[in-house]
Amino acid sequence: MITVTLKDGTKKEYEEGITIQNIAKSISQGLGKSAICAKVNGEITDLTNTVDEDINLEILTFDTEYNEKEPEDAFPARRVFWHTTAHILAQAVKRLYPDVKLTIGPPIDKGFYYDFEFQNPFSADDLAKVEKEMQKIVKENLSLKRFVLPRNEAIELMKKRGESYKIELIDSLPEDEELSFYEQGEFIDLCVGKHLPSTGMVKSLKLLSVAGAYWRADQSNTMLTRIYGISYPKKELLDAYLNRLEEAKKRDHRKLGKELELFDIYEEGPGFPFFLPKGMVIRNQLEDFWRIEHEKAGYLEIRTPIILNEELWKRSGHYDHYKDNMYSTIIDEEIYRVKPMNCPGALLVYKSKLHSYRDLPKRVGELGLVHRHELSGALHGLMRVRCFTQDDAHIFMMPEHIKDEIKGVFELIDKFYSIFGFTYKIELSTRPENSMGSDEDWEMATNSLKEALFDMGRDYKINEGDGAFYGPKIDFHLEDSIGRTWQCGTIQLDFQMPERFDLTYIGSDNEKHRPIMIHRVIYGSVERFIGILTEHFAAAFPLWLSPVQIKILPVSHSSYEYSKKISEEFIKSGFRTQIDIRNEKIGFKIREAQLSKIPYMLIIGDKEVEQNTITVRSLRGGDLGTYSLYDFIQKITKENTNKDLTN
RNA sequence: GCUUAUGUGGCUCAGUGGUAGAGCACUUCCUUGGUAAGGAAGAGGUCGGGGGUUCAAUUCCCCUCAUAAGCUCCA
Repeated sequence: MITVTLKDGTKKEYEEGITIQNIAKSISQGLGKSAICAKVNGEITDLTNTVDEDINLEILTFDTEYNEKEPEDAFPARRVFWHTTAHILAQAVKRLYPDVKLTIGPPIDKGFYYDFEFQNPFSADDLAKVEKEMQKIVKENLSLKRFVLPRNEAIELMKKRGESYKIELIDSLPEDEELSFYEQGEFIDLCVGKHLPSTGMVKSLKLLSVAGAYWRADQSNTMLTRIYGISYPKKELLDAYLNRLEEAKKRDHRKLGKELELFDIYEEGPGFPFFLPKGMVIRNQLEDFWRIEHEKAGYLEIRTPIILNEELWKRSGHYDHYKDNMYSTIIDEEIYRVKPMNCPGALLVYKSKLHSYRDLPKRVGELGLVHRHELSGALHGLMRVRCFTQDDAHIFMMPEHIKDEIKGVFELIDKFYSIFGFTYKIELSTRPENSMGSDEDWEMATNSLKEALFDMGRDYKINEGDGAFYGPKIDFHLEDSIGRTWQCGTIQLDFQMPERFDLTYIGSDNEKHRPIMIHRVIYGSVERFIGILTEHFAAAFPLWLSPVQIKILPVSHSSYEYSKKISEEFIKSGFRTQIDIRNEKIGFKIREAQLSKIPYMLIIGDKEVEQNTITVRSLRGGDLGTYSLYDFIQKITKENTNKDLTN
């Protein structure tokens, strides 16, 4: 007999050799039925595994949640569920197109994909056919069996099946790695697992899209066909998911930006957004706020030119490392480059005079317009454009300033992001392949960032090889409406540029020393930040950002005069106010104001004229009742200046 | 840039090998109406661009541009 200790501490005895599935069934009918996999002594395990010794056991269902650091481990059972669905997908594809080659098919954050090499093009219309075949496989309720082969037999098996990519995978695995396979019906796949005991558990599935993906994520390799899908143990869950996806799409900043006339991108300028009057209000508010907060934090502001001589870009290293992304022009027969970054300009400013150690750290900000030639396929609304404004700043300092300055930037980031209720993820990006400087410099810089993160007790993920060419960086990532993350803020530590530009300061020893530099942005790109904001608020911006804050809606002709008077009062008090004197019914005017996401509507009819009051309707709260003009101005002035989001 | 889609009046979309339709928006008129669409009439498009097939192309084919999802790359 063996003893099984459950998560709640209870112990049970079983015969040796019992499967975990059977244990699950014996524990509770309901739990046993929805069991997907298990944690045996903390390790994810297939339910088909047998138990021969005493264990700690936790049965995992689709909804078992872990709050682990890596989001991909939050729902371990889902990943097992989706992984098996990926195998079902591969099996269906193999049945319909036998000469297709398998590559890899993992679960992802939401669902799964499988990459295939098709001999003939696979079109989106074929998805329905594959989906049908998958449903057949589910109905067949094939059981999944795991088996292990020695290396030579594994290669032999894959050779026989013509799976050349799998052989490549086996070859790349370390010698001592166990080669496990999962088998369901006629389908066999090289796979570490884990998997469901049978295909019948995948009650409801949907293939979502077809896309290309490079083999091993390398642009020089074959482009494979990637099929994305999602699956659930219940149809209602799938429907709910698809519903949520639809809802999220309604918050797409590209759609809202156009509908609400905030910004637009035309065919004549791919990646070059136009800001419309209402979008400009938001921009200006963000920039005003930025200036006020940065002045408080001891920053100076400069503005440097957009076009500068190519010689400068050669000196900074941008020419060598970033040439393909830079636009250029010719002035008086010399090549000039459009700036992709603001730092060289800031360096020239620093160099224009001598600096004493007493003046450091020196924080110099710039709302700098940069242009970068991004690949056409990478463009994405305001999130990824070819011309954008970075809320940049460069901090020139001595080594002993590093920690405090990083901390200071963190404080600013926290202040800015918390106002909008953003939660962010931190990544530390390390040295990329194509970079400049010595290993020692990079190590020192990377360690400084790590230490700062450690001191502040921040969790972060390491993003290998994703740093800037001149230094490592801490990135702050924000989510869009459908959960894609975009890098916004960043803090980069740079030992290279000061060297390249021979920056100096005079130390207390009266000698010249080399300063260290931080490049940092808070919004990241004002454009991208507005994109994120738009999706976050579904364009119902907080009062201080709203393009139109108050819309006055006269009920009829008889209240026009009074409405105009009220309107002037609000404008005088500094509120962005509009009046709707169209010959329309009040219901219609309310509907339009509501759809334009205007925070406050003032309904003005005979009653208000008579009593010298206003009736207020808020976007979210509906009818707020009657106010005196004075009281209401007091109320919203407070809301406006506190940047209060609670309303 | 690559893979797969898409591209019809300002917007959202229908449609067809014989030179186009709806709703909203727009203009004019009627309606003066109290918390999410009052009514009527009218104007507006050489169907992304170029080429080809055809007696005839918005519809079929090729090229190109833009957009979307994903890959690669990045703020």
